[in-house]
Amino acid sequence: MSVRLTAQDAVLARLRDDILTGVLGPGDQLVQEALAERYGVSRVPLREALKTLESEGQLVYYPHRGYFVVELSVDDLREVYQLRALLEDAALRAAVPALDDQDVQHISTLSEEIDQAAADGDVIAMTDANRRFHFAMYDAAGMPRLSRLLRQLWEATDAYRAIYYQGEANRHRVTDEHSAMVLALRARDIDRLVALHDEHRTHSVAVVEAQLNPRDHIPHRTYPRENP
Amino acid sequence: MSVRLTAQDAVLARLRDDILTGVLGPGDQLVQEALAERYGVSRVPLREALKTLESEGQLVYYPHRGYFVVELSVDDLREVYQLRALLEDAALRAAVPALDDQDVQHISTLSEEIDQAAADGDVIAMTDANRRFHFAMYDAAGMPRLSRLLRQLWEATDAYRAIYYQGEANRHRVTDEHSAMVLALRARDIDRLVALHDEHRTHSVAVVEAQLNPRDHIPHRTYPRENP
DNA sequence: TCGCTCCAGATTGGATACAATCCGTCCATG
DNA sequence: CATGGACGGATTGTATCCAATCTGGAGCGA
Repeated sequence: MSVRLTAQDAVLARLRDDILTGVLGPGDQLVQEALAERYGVSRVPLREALKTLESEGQLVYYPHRGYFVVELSVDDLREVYQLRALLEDAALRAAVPALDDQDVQHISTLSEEIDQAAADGDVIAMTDANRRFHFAMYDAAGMPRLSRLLRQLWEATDAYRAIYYQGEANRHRVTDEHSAMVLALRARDIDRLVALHDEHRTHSVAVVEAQLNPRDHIPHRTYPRENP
Repeated sequence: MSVRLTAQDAVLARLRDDILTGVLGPGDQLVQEALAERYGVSRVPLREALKTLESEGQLVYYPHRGYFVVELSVDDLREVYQLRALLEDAALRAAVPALDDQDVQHISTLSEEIDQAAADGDVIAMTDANRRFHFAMYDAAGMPRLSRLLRQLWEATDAYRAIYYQGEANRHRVTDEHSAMVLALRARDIDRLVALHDEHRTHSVAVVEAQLNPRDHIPHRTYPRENP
């Protein structure tokens, strides 16, 4: 019975958290020896976790120089959200007809979980609940590959999402927008749901974009050069 | 100057070839010791390459049991092509206005490369040229994330594409369809290009789908069980 | 025959050790 | 003062070794 996680999976989870919370910020080099010690493992499983994050697009890798947390340009960010719009719309339109009342109820419960985490001020829990809320809808489309692509796109901006839930105003708007979406779901109003969802996404990209420019982040070691 | 490839990159390339050519077929377990010896490296860089292929969706991984070449169901295959349709249409529509005459000429040249490889009967070269032809168009959209997602979707079915180019009839149709697409490109007729491209994709999925069912493949060791 | 437990071999997971490469610095040279 | 080249520490890349886990079959009993 494999209740015991492998070291690489444990490390992967911790890396995701550290990127999400900003412990590892955009541009930072991930020095393997230091990280391995920090997580209490050797470099071998760490490197496999890094490789996973690289192919998800959260890290960039330069042979013989190492892994760095990606630095998104404004263009990158807009592209990610443009692709999300395309794919999330498709997912929702496929999902809604497949949802029964119990599914909708479950999604509603997840929405309340977010509010609870928000009240507790637990940013990690909130991000996590938020993701479960949205993916409960996307996954209902019954298209696992689509869900997978959407997870990647979401994770690609994790490094910049940390600050989003700090603001009180943002948290309230999120709550309201989610409630409206649940109502549209109950009514099985696909067009309205998609419209609300698009608006919701647009709000969040605006906030993240504002965070993007005025950064004077000091990298851990060196900025990666262009491909030599 | 890093002309020298790292072992993991070399192994990754060889793994892709072996999957593409069917040396490693759907359902096969990738026994690390054997593969490492085959490629002349140790298991460490091999495992990193395997991890990359796993997160691209070409392999599945069960902790303590190993990596297996994915076995696509008909539903999986249809989903991949449905997603490709969505994303490729978007890519083409963004790309065409950005193409100048020189770009179109380049794409036309790539089309001839495919024909040349087909004449030589070199399946690997043909697949490679075909991919460069299509991605010359997709990449022109100037959306690197989109290109990346499309690469993943293409690679996801590599294990089943090997047989496609064996048939003489398929090869001729591919040539004709590509020529028609180049003509539409020269005329900057976006709608026509997208339509031709959709048709082209539909043909190929039909052929692959036919390959999918009547399989009596003998796996290398054991079929992976469902998630325990 | 069927189902169960336990053991041995096979295979994967991870730690350590060492080799290859990179990068900043110092110094010589023009 | 600028430039280039060589050295050394830091970091990454890979091989080897051992531990942990799984698989399949032998043996046994119902």
